Amino acid sequence: MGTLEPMEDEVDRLIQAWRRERPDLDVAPMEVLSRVSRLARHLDRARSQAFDTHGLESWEFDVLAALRRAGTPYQLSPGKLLKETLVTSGTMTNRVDRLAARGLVERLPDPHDRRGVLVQLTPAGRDKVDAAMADLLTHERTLLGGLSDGDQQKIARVLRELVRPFDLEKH
Amino acid sequence: MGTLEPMEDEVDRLIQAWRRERPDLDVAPMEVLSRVSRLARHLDRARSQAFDTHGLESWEFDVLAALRRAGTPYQLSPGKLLKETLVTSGTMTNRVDRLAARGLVERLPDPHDRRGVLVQLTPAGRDKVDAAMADLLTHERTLLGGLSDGDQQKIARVLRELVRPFDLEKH
DNA sequence: CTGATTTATCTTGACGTCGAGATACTCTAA
DNA sequence: TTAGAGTATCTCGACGTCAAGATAAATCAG
Repeated sequence: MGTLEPMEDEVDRLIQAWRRERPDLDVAPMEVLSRVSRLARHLDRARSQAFDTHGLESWEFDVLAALRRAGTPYQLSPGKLLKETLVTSGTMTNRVDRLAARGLVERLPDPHDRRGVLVQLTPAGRDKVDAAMADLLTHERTLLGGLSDGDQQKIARVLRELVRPFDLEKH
Repeated sequence: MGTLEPMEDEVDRLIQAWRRERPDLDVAPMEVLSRVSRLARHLDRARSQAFDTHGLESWEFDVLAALRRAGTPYQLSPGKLLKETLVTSGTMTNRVDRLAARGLVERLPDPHDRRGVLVQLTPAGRDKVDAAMADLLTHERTLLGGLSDGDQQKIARVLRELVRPFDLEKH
């Protein structure tokens, strides 16, 4: 019955250590969730590297990408932006300040609400985010290279199920 | 052939927007990797909440857990600790300072290397991390509740494959 | 032994984020 | 019309992290 055992990774080491120290605990959830956390960490680093080429920081890309996704005229309020990027309002003010200083976005007064502001992508900002996005996807395709299409779909479905409760709770 | 379509999540929205704006790009990698990143973010928040009960911050748990996993006498050098927790040396100095101030760890001189230090869990630190770990796992089991054992094993295997290249590259 | 290199830890300053609160404007309903 | 509640954005101080550099001790080559 030769089950082909996959090679060990750091999480296997981690789990082994916990089982030794706390045999009373069921550490099975770590098999999935610790790997998700660690992989996300590595992905962040990889993203940063990919963006380096374009002189972009990850946080800059996050904002520019949200504007780019919105479609012409590439405008969103700071409020919408912080919902898209999951940061607080103070953070977004700061981000927009710096992106504007770099000439990648502009702040325009909202014509319909004098409290409001619209953040708009400049042509330079659009070019940067388009180039960075293409590179990011190329790089990510490499990372997924080893996975069959079937496995990718399977894991995407499972991850969707895991994320959904969180997406729902914030209403 | 009634394929049961899973409900949409935020990443589906994201992907749809990119396909509309950039039909020239193959955004399939996001199906997996964006979900990994977002799930990890949500997991971080959930972890923080679970630790709140014990008056612990996530970063505190990370250090205490590394020491706890090491087994009696629950000692590790700052160097080993920063390899375990993936932070820089300055960060670890700061963390140990604050944990020592709270009485959860102690700094001892390394008897074999006068440059060195050993960070040791106090009994109070051990109690805290043991209680927090048990709660964390209970909570994580809930999050995974909807998944069959088979799905959990499948996804764990796939994630291990995705993480391995990163685990290897840092030698 | 001696000088050069490496290793282990700590120090410092800059940075990005958060959370609480301030300010200005809009909306609702009496 | 107006008081009060709600909303949009910005300000500010505290915090944790990082990167670069400082210090001190160990190790290695000659």
